Amino acid sequence: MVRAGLTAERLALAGAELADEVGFEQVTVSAVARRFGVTVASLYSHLRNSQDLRTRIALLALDELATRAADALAGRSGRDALTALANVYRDYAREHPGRYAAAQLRLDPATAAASAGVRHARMIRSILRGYDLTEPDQTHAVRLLGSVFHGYVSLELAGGFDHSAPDTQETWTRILDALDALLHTWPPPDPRPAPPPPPTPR
Amino acid sequence: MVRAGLTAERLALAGAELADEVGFEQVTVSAVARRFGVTVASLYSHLRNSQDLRTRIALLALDELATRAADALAGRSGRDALTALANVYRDYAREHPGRYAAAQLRLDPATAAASAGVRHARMIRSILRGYDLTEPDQTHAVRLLGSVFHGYVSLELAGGFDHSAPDTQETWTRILDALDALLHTWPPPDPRPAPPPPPTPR
DNA sequence: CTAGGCTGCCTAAAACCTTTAGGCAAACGC
DNA sequence: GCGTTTGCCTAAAGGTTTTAGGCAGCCTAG
Repeated sequence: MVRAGLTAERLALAGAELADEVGFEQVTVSAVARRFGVTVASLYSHLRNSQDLRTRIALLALDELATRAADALAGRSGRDALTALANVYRDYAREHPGRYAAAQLRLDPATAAASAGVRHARMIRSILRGYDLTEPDQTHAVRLLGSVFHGYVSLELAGGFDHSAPDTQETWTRILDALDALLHTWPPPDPRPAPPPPPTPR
Repeated sequence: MVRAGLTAERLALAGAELADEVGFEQVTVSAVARRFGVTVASLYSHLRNSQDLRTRIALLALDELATRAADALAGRSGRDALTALANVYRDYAREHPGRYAAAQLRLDPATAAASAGVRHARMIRSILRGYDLTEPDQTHAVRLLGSVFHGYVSLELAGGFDHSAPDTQETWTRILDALDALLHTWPPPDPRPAPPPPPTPR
């Protein structure tokens, strides 16, 4: 009986490949076992359960993405850094849609805190050093950038922009132009009376 | 034998409630059957399969969301319309996280075209009538607004903003301020040489 | 170099979800 | 009232998840 040499890391990597091929939703402990030519039960020596597998794939994706982002940011600042980072996210999602989906998995707080997610937040913040923002505006801007990057990439990947006319590449470029301009002239709070608070769910 | 009075619509509604309670991922044909006190097989007279159930929940959510959005937009324009629409998305996601997640389900093109998704696109575009944008900038702006709304709401819901300091309500308001300002002064294309095209996946 | 133990993958089995096929009884139309 | 349609049922097969227990390959010690 030849041993397959399974490890949690190898399983996560195989799961990531599978996710890119058939979608993160379809990644299952059984499917990964099949890919290794091994019975399902064998995987449970390496994984606590199927959520554990999904979590490991998510962590792998977050880490890969952070590494690419760090590489892209090296030596750049201001608008160059902004577009470089934005393109890392977009390109990664196009090359590895399954892994990108995995990176959106909701992690429990402890796992999230130990993940590469915090590196992502720091990198977005580092971009803002090229603009003249102080706290708390810097945090607002970090959240805006995160929202635009994630929102755009998700919608584009989901085919949300397929119907209408202009090329998505053109839109992407113009959005980055707009963000750059916005960060240069970050507006002060609007002086009008605060709107009534939103209906908070009970 | 008392009939339960199942219809596809009722099943979708029950599925939506279930999604809000336990998460869209956990919504299963079996769970919905259980909720009606009925055997699983009975549901297959009303649903083609489990994907059909999920799709119906997604369509229900998209429709509810579009109705709320239309109500909120009535009689408003410019910045008021912008914040009203944005708050509809955010509030809906907070009140109905499961349905909001369902609304992100990837639909096949035909279903998507017949869904309330197109109403959403039209409403975002209607907001831009309050600003001075012409095509193709209007489409770019529609995509930016969609990205920010969806991206922010997703990240907030996923707990992505839980760690850092400023209140998310404050950030949300300031982001809407910033978008309003940006739409008033939508920048022309950056004249610098176009970046090399992104590595397109083969 | 061989004996022991550890580890890795196995078989077996229970629980649950999905989906199809076929049956019986309630509801509806005439 | 009678027949047809329809709605929910039982039965069953196939897939995924997870646990328990076993056997053999590999590593280490003597």
